[in-house]
Amino acid sequence: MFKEPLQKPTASELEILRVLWSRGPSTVREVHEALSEKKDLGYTTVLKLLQIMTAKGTVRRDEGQRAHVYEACQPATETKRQLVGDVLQRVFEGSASELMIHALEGRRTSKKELEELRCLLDEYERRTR
Amino acid sequence: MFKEPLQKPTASELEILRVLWSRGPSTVREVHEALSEKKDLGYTTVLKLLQIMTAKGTVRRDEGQRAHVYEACQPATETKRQLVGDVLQRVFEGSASELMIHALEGRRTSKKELEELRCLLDEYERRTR
DNA sequence: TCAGTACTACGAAGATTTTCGTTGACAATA
DNA sequence: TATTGTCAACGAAAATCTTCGTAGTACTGA
Repeated sequence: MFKEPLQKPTASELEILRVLWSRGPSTVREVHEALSEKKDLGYTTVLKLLQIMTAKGTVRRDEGQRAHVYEACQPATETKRQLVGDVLQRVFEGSASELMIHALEGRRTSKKELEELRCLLDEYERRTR
Repeated sequence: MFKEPLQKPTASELEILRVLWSRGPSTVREVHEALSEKKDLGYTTVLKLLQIMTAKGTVRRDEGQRAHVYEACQPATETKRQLVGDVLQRVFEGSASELMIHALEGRRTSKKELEELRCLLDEYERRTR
């Protein structure tokens, strides 16, 4: 019997994960400070969230120091894949093209980004041939 | 003062919207039957959801007949754009390429779909030049 | 040693979402 | 007309998610 890490993070959990992804292993204080830049959250709110995420197996923590150090269990890529996969299914019935259309429509996309997207396709095609 | 239609649908609301998008204007019974194929939901659950969505302005209804007929207020495209835009921001900091990478990674993408994606980019580029 | 500070643990209130049961209106029909 | 079936309205339980207050513990410097 083992914990499945297959549930998608909630909105707040994702915000925390993003901090952990960019900062690497961090204490509650550090996460709280990072989040404070954007929104106004209490310290214990962040702490509680991290405790919940620990229970869920979303993050693990090192209790070696007094201030525990938290770290995401899954690599960012894995979780992002899961999140986009979820939308892909729930909204676009699995069609990547449909997803792309709506992603592009909603915004102005730079020449550079289009370039990048083309490269991606080439890359992907090369890799899976 | 007016109702903003700018809040994103919840998971269940989306399921209902999908039915309305594919069937067009429908009664509660029809929506319920469509959803029953996939999951087991009570009739009144669907009714309640539709009532809530009416209150939110997500759907409107024609009360002309005894069985009210519901219809999405926003075109599917608009809502999908909004949903993907949300993920784009919350998960990928607005980078369409990042989104694409993870969308492709999570699955096997057919030759045909890659083709389609390329067309999309051409299309988009042509249109915004 | 004592006061102050930095932390964790716990519980719980609030908000939001999801799901139904019940009731009463209305209609079709036996 | 009495019975049965269809439907909307309403309220409310249950499940999640979000947010914090309070309490207690450990460390730190005067």
